[in-house]
Amino acid sequence: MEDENELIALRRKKLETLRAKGIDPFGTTFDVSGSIAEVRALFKEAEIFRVAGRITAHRDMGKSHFLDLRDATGRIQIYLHAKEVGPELFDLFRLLDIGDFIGVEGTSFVTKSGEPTIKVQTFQLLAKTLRPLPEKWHGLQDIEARYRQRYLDLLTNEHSRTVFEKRIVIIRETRRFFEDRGFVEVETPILQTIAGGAAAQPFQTHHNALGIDLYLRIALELYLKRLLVGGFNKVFEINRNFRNEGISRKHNPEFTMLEAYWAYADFEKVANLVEELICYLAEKIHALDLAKMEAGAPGRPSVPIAGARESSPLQIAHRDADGHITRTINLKRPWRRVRYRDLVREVAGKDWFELSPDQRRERAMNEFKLEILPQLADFEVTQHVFEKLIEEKTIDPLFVTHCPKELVPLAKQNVEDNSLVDVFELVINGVEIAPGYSELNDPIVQRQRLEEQAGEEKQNIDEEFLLALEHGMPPAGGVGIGMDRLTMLLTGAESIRDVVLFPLLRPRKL
RNA sequence: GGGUCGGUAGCUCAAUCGGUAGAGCAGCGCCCUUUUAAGGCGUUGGUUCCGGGUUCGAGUCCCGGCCGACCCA
Repeated sequence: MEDENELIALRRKKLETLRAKGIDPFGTTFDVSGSIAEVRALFKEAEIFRVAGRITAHRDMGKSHFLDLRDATGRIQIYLHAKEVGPELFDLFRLLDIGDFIGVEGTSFVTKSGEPTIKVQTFQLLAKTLRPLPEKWHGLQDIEARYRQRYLDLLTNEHSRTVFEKRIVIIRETRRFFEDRGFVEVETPILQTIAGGAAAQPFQTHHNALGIDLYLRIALELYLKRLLVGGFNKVFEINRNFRNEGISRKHNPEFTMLEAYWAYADFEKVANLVEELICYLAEKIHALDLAKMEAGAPGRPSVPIAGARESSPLQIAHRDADGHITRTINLKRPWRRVRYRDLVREVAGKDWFELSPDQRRERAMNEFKLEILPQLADFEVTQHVFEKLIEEKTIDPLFVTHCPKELVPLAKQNVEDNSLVDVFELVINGVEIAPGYSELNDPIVQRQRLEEQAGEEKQNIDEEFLLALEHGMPPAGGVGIGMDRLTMLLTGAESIRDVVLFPLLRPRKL
């Protein structure tokens, strides 16, 4: 190390001293009575406990010392007294730093102030740390550092830890929800020769042995539908998609998608299922908040926990940095369902669809002050109005149904008006959370629609998918849910980077 | 890609008009046998993101770059 600061130099020196004493600074296996939360739950006075974790605080009283030991489940206080452990162990103790992992065996007791504590009889060093941890009170605040060194964020910021615990619950409970309803989870290719199922730029790679270019998938859809052809009635997949596009508060190049397909259902049955799923997840998240609050959340209380008791599970409060509620999303069912054109008429004028394309364009630009690029097609002008004047302003759940068919080439056309498709777009909190369709299973129409969409780029049409459809796909309802955005919604996160453990950042020079 | 804002000790943050770079935490030394953001006394620690420029003098002003946040496309 070239320009090592004194804090690191000192820790390295302690490391060498430990080695000289014949102690392995990086430890070995240690049997524990349980995780720290489990030990706290089992806690009774005057019993022997073995507990391991990282030292996160040290209160030095001279001959007696109080330490905080932490793991991801919680915090427990350790008491160490020079006489109790003897001179040899006390010397070893003096070589410890905040951040080190230790394993402790000792007797439980409760202090004057009522804190459950383990009085150390013996302990082992399990891992020495060479760098100091961020400050104990404020934690790691630097946004960039929190993303690049997420481990430090998780270690020091209770709120961040809670968000990721919630993400874990959301993914797990989503699996459970679908499995409980007879859906089976499958895995389909990430490496694809044609990246189909959506309109997005794919990442490109190359397979050396086959000598072919491959793409990382942008959607799950076309393979899951092949499984409907293959006789699966209810399938789902939760996994990563990749889109080689911009990075923003709402976009990470890799993101987690759920797609589910349900034979013999349609978009309305799927809409009911999605309502049920999201309310189910909101209740599980609320239960987690309550459980944390009951357990007396160790460390600083996180903001969402503070408001958990008085809030209903279906009222999702989003807060600013100071903990003030900025808005509340009401998930109470039934959710509003409105046709796309009716919504557009509400905001853009009853006559919107009677205007000429040029008049629509003019109204969008002059009356609504929207930027309309000249190359936008007529339906895209309306879609732009929809996004700016409806989608972005919608907070409570809204199913937008019967969209124009140009927007959704993989959905079934409406029998009464075949310029529309039988679909919904679920919008919550200003973003599109989930599209759902009555799936198009007519191979002839599907070919036409894909050709219209592809334009000149016919090589992008997945012929293998069309071949599968020709063998017969049952009518089905399907849905895709962006799990990252759903997690943002349910945790109150304002950025996708706050719900993705390791968001993509430009590499820095170390 | 464009605009706005930001980058100061390991961490959290100060630094007035351009005038000796500071504090708290952490660390180090000493005191204290129930502390809990422990306390008390003392103390170490800086490529002010990088490179130029203006100036007697730059953390501060100007230009270029790097990284990030937000907004727009």
